[in-house]
Amino acid sequence: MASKSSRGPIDLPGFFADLVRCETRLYNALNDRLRERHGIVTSQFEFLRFLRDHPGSRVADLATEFAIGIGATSKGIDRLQKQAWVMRQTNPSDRRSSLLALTAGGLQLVEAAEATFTTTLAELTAGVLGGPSGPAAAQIFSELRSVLERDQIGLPTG
Amino acid sequence: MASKSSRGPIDLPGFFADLVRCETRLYNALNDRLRERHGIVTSQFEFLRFLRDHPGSRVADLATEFAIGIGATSKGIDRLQKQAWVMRQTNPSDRRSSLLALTAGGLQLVEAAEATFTTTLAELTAGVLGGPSGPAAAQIFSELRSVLERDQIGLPTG
DNA sequence: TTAGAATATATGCCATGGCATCCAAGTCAA
DNA sequence: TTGACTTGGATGCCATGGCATATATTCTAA
Repeated sequence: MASKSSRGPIDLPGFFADLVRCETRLYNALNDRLRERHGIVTSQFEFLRFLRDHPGSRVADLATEFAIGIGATSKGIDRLQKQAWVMRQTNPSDRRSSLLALTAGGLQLVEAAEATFTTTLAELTAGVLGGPSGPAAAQIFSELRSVLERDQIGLPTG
Repeated sequence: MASKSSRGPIDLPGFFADLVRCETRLYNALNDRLRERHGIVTSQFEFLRFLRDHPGSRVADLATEFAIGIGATSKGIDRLQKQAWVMRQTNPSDRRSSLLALTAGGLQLVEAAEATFTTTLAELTAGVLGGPSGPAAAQIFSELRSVLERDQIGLPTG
């Protein structure tokens, strides 16, 4: 479990293992709740939330945000569109791409799902992340994310 | 990017987003390196490392450790066995299960891959995680992992 | 203007994981 | 012992993502 309250440099592989294990379990648990209550999974909630907060985004913008492939993003939007939660509108200034936006139903869904998401996450983590070191950890991941995005680390090909 | 150096309670959804984005990009980047240098991906490295450190584990033990399904684990072991990196030995005390262990080739591979893994991770994160808040973050995820495992949060069905 | 390069994304094939199901083996009562 | 139940894991079907490719636009330079 890579605990050891060491001084000195971090055990990076151990930290990474803990991180991935936490992320996997939280993601699974959030999937269960969101599926049960709203019929979507976490990745779909994240797409919908991003489109709510960035209307008019293109497929490539989502792909960059989530560090997944363009093809996968296109297919993900297909599925949301099939449920009438998202609309593709031809981009008037570049007809190769579409501008994406939520429908009224999509907006309603994301608002409801966000409540579930936030509540569930708080239930699962508040005991630990609510502690005194929480803000430091949040700050670290915010910085790490900025660095990884700046250097374009870990972007898939397609 | 959910930065905001706030006092007060954490913005949990923002923190979670940063976390997942970091994990995705690090995992992708590690995949690239490990594939290029050793012909495996990160999930396979993690299987091999776990078996090196826990020889005699069963399929179910791996599934629990990684919070993935039994079926997926079984198939993952199939693939490693096909490459002659892992052996299944019938469990003498319960013939429904097998005891898993690395072959000599598997051990050699995991040692080499571990060097790549550790180095790459350090390259990608040391600037941020090497800072003063690094140990606090490591401690938090170690604790969170313990809690999630204790409460069996986010274990898939199969 | 127009041929060639570049760009945005849609689509097809393959690999992998979840979940349901199946089978072998172990456990427990009666 | 034996029949019901449980457990470990292998397998099949489906959904999703990566990567390669195809197609439609747009851009660029002669």
